[in-house]
Amino acid sequence: MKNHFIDRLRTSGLRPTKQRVEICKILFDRKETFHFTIDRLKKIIEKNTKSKISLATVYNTVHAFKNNGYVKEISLHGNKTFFDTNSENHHHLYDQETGDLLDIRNEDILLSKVPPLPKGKKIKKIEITISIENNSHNQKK
Amino acid sequence: MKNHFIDRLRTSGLRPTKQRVEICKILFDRKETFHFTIDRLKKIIEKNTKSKISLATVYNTVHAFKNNGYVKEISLHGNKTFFDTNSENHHHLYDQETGDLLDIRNEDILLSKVPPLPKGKKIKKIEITISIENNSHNQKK
DNA sequence: AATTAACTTATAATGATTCTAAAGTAGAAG
DNA sequence: CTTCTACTTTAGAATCATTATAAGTTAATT
Ligand SMILES: [Mn+2]
Ligand SMILES: [Mn+2]
Ligand SMILES: [Zn+2]
Ligand SMILES: [Zn+2]
Repeated sequence: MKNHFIDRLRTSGLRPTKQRVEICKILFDRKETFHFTIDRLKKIIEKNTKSKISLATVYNTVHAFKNNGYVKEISLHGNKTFFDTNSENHHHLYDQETGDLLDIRNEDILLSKVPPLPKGKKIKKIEITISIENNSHNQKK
Repeated sequence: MKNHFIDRLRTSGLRPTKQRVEICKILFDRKETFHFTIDRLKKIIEKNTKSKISLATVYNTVHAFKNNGYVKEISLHGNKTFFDTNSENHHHLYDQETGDLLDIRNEDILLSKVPPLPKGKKIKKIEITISIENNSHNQKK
């Protein structure tokens, strides 16, 4: 239900405006993780509502959610920033050819040895990206 | 010796000009991996040679080396692109506070389980980034 | 309804990267 | 050594993502 969204907005210090609730619907009203760029999110909103939304509002809202842990930024090559509605620590399969980005389930990956850390430092976050491509690439003849 | 550079330039399809040889000296005339951004590389060259180099030349040359496998691009959050003179498949320790980026030796890390891949796909590359921070962060009271 | 801080928006500014086109140079050929 | 030409360098413009600005709009409180 919609109160769910309002909570996320309120705890992020944001008033539930029409625009923000639309953003929430796209981001959080789904079962699966959603991986997105700002500009794709903007397009989806405008298609859904048949009206314009300001780019600044999309940036501001997504950043507020990021700062409050409801979305996270993903490190990938390429010009635009990708965000992820799964803000848990998790990893990705990335297909550069198609642009597909899939969550890896925690039970499907295991990092069993980590390097020694510099004195006085501790691990903050681990990000693993497995890039994939078609079997047909660089095939032996 | 310098012939080493010339080879890398030639096999990248580039004439060994004064500017390109300078870039090579900075990138390849060292024992350790070098992690850099375009604009830091440009500054280093200009300090070393006490003369200007065009930004376009730096971009063009680094991209040529990237396309020929002599440097690779690293996926990190942040506005600028990082490159790496270690073009082998390897992983990184990253300290966002200081900007330090360290190679992880292959024997110091082990990914012992990888997820099933989509039909018809194979692994192209695996990138692991371990972000670190000071022990003092978020300490229990 | 009145008040006000928060908000949305169009637009400008910024910063990284890429493009352009004119002037300079490496290397081949004579 | 000189000429020729394709390749290269360069300054500046263009592009594109992102951030800042500031003027009008709205949510929330009284
Ligand atoms: Mn890139
Ligand atoms: Mn970022
Ligand atoms: Zn994800
Ligand atoms: Zn490295």
